[in-house]
Amino acid sequence: MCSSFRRTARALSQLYEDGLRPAGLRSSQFTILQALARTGDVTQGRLGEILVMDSTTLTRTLRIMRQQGWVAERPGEDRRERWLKLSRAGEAKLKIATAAWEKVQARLRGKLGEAGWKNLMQWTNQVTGVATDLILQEGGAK
Amino acid sequence: MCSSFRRTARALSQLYEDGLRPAGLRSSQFTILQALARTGDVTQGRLGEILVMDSTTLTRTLRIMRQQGWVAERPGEDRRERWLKLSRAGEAKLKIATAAWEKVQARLRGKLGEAGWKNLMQWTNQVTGVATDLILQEGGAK
DNA sequence: CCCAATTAGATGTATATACATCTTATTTGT
DNA sequence: ACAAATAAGATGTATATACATCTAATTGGG
Repeated sequence: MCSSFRRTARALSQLYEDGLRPAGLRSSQFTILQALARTGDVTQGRLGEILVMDSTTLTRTLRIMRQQGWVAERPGEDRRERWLKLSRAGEAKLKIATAAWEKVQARLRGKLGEAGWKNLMQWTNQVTGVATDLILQEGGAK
Repeated sequence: MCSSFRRTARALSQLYEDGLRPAGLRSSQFTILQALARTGDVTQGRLGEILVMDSTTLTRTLRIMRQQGWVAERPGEDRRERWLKLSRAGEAKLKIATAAWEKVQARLRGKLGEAGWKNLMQWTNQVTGVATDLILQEGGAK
């Protein structure tokens, strides 16, 4: 299952990144912009939870995105935390990239069908949930 | 869809790699060993196609695996090609790793149910197929 | 037969990704 | 209030991953 998902993720990443390349960002960067647009202000750690991504992985990607000016950071009241949000430039970038992204997505969606699409979204979310539960069980047991 | 699959792939990778860690290999390395066991002799390029992975990505991973002694390489009659197969040590490693891998997999499978499992395998394969088709269309159009 | 086009991988480079470890800040038990 | 435990990120390091470009080998046209 792990291999299958990784393989599919590689295939999809190549497909979507082809569409995103003219916009000048990577799929994970797009995903982060999108997540920030949905959540508004979040801490780095919380964003990592949402994306099921190690928070220290975000350190590197966010550095790039901050340099590009797409993300604004500020320290929290708890001064260990970093609070993140989209900048104006980030919103603009997201808008442009979304157009390209949706174009790819429409083609894929057409081939998979509406029913399949919904089904897949549900399943992937469920697998993510189940997997994270199992990871927590292990970590908690230690 | 791309983000969903990538997120799920991250979750599953963490879960499976937890199980694989004592065996001393990574999930992608396991996947390669498994693929080699199924295919027998293959060229690097063909293996890349099977895994939907750029053949030059395999250059690096295979170098590590060759150093570990898990994979044997030989040049092909066409001297540009590299032919790959499992070494004895690779087979042994695969056997050990498979035990750990299956243990994780059984837990996951239990949570997803047999029907869900089969469904998922089918869907991921279909998405991979559709995505690669779309990628080829683009590449061919250029 | 020879040259142009193509193909298989290797290499350079950039990003993605996680874990171990470290630092700093907060929380908790007494 | 204070020391110990915990938590949030930063940093070091290793692997994964793709693309552009390069080299060497093969193939196809004439």
